[in-house]
Amino acid sequence: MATPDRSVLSFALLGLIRLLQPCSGYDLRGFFAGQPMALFSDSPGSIYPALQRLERSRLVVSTIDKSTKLRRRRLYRLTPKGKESLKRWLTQPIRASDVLRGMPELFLRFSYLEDALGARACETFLASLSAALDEQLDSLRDHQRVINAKLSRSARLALQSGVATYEGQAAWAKMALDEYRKANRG
Amino acid sequence: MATPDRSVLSFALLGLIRLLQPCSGYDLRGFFAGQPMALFSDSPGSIYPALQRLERSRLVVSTIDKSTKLRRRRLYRLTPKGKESLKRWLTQPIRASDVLRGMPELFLRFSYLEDALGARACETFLASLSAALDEQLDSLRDHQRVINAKLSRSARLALQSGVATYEGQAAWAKMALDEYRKANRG
DNA sequence: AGTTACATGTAACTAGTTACATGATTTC
DNA sequence: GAAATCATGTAACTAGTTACATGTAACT
Repeated sequence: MATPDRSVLSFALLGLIRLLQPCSGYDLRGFFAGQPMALFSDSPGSIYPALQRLERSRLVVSTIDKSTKLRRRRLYRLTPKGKESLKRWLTQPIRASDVLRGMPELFLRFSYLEDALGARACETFLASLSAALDEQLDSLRDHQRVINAKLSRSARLALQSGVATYEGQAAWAKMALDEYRKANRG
Repeated sequence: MATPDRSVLSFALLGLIRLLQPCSGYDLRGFFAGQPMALFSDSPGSIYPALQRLERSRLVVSTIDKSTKLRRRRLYRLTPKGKESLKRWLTQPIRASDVLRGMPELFLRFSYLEDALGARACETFLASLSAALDEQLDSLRDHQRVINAKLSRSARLALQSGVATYEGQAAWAKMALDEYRKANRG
């Protein structure tokens, strides 16, 4: 068997199929097209091949919908294996390197999380994210101290903006964590 | 001629070669490896092929350095065409869709900007960025108003974090713009 | 008859990843 | 002589992009 598909797009599709199933590639494209954060292209050339890969890996199954009078629709559903794969992705502990690789993937995970796995899982996620952000901030500030003097003003400001962005996200994570802690205690 | 290489990596290399020239692929790898923001992999499999592409497009030229006793080094320099291509990338006006595609590329551009094109260019850049961020924020807030009620708490919080991140970056842009305006007036 | 909306798919190309291969010199 | 450091390169694979091709039905 080929190496499993671990791209963000695949997990985004898995999470979305979970919410919309049974749904077609066209439905999924439409959903992506309506997103202002546009993490993914809504082009057919990315989504249909990705769905084929998911089906080859048995994470989804498709059936042909004949009820429509238009061109046949292929309707996708998660398999148990697909649900498990989604759950594993959603509950992965967050390391500093994940923060580095990209916050958008983490926010995507979080936005699926409560509906898929409940408020406790959100609390765990946010605690892990908060720690990872703090760790990343520490090393970024260290780096900043070391090289700041060598940088041009614009490079210094750009780095400063990176620090400020992580700080903002760390503050958000703590606020959100607080909200879940209160809710989960109650 | 093949389609020109417009990847962020290529422009990152162009900008870095400008600063370090003459420099080798190994120097560039070392630079990337030392960056805590890690926009790029420091693997040889990405950098050396990218340098070959840049040389095929005549944006850089390489010479063999024989002074070393180690394995031969290939030293890169920008060509006039390469300088122009870098300048075009640096001065591109910023649209909302660029903000959407990714802030990291924009911060990379900005960090090269003052050294390459001066403080006036930074002012122009920040004004354009600020407008693009405001535009993006408007449409994101519109979207938020429309769909907020339909979202789970975690999805709502994730969206809120996206808005807050853009707000933070917009505030940073205005602060930095102010700094340049003062400096450029003086 | 032409456009729009629904709906799926492929081909050609580009570029990135990991892993591997190579080669020279210095240091332990 | 083994390992670390300097230094470049390629092969196999994965996945994304754009552009194109196809098909059905409703509306104008």
